[in-house]
Amino acid sequence: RLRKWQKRIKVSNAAERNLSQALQELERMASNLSIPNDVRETAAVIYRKAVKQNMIRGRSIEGVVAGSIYAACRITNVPRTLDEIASVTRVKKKEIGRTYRIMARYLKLNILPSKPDDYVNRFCSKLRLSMEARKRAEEILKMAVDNDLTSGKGPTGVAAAAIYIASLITGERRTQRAIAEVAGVTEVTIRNRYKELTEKLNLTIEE
Amino acid sequence: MSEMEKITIENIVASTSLAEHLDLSKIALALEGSEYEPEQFPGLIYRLKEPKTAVLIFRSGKVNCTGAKNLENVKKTIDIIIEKLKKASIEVYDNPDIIVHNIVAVYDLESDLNLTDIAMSLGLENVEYEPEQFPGLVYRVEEPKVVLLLFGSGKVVCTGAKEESEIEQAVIKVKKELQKVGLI
DNA sequence: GCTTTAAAAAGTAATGT
DNA sequence: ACATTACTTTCGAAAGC
Repeated sequence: RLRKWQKRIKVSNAAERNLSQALQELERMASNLSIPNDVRETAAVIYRKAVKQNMIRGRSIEGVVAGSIYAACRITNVPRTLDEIASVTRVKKKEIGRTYRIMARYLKLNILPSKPDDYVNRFCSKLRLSMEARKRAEEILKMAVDNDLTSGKGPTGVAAAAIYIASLITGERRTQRAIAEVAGVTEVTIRNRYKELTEKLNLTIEE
Repeated sequence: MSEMEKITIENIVASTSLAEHLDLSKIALALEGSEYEPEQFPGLIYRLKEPKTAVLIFRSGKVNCTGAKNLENVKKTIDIIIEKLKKASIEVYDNPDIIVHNIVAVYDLESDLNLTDIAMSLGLENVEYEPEQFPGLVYRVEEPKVVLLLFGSGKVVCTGAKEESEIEQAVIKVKKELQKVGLI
């Protein structure tokens, strides 16, 4: 009987230790990514749900924390890329993506697929582009979605191309290299999306 | 059998048993070009050029065959392995039962798909669509129990089926579900 | 869970000329 | 700027770590 109590206390201690450790990790990663408090709280709620469902078995605390942050960013419609999340952890991007997908299903998070315009504000801020440029980029993206030009394409690549076009239109030109850097895609991808958007939407860079 | 002809089988995974025990080191010498590195993987790897398949042979006598596009080639592959082992004075069974475990096939819905709309219509609980990670939408069908990968082009990959009929059932099923919600 | 095999889909990435 | 190769996802069996 005494043994049983000791065991319960031990398990409880271990669980508490792991939880506080996880929440510290969450704060560290979130700080490095400049993630706002409400999103951190959402991530913490998701992490606790994962713990309650015994989802840490066979997975690392760090991986689940990373997945929770990725999910929280998606839920609040301000997605970070897997590369960004991976940059503040030792967990590989592939593993974070796998963990996130398992959490989304198992915890029934019902998260909608990310869209290109979810990235516009963040990318444009990093590029120090005007509100006018952001507005232009969003207009282009609406046209792209309405014309079914985004199925299967990476949202960040499509967003990057739209921002590139918008920067040309407003005369605040940013190089493909600079945009590729903040969007985490290659210049080749921006060129491919740029070609498709300008051709299929008949966009002209005058005005 | 209406959709069957439009389904292209790309790969079949099957297994059989050729003996109670096999000496893989001996077989490695008998089969030219085979790879056997027990430290890396317990099975011996052997590739055939015709039919173009790959075989994994284990010391338990179990054998896996992958890469065949039809059942005839699976049988042909196993028969070739049996003949080669016999010529090397290695005793093996004659007509072992072959079990198909997985069939991978491609089908074409011949219509562009809006994967985001499909994800919401089929239900986010039943579907996985993460364009940042993979361009295809993953749809786990429960009956028949197979997995479909839907692409924006309308091409569909089916995997997990053990019989060709399951592929046809699954394909007809998604087609009807997509027609019902007007996304095809 | 991982390791190895084969194969398709379409997008993106890394190298090479 | 192109092309080629490679990797992402799904599936299953095998024996062993």
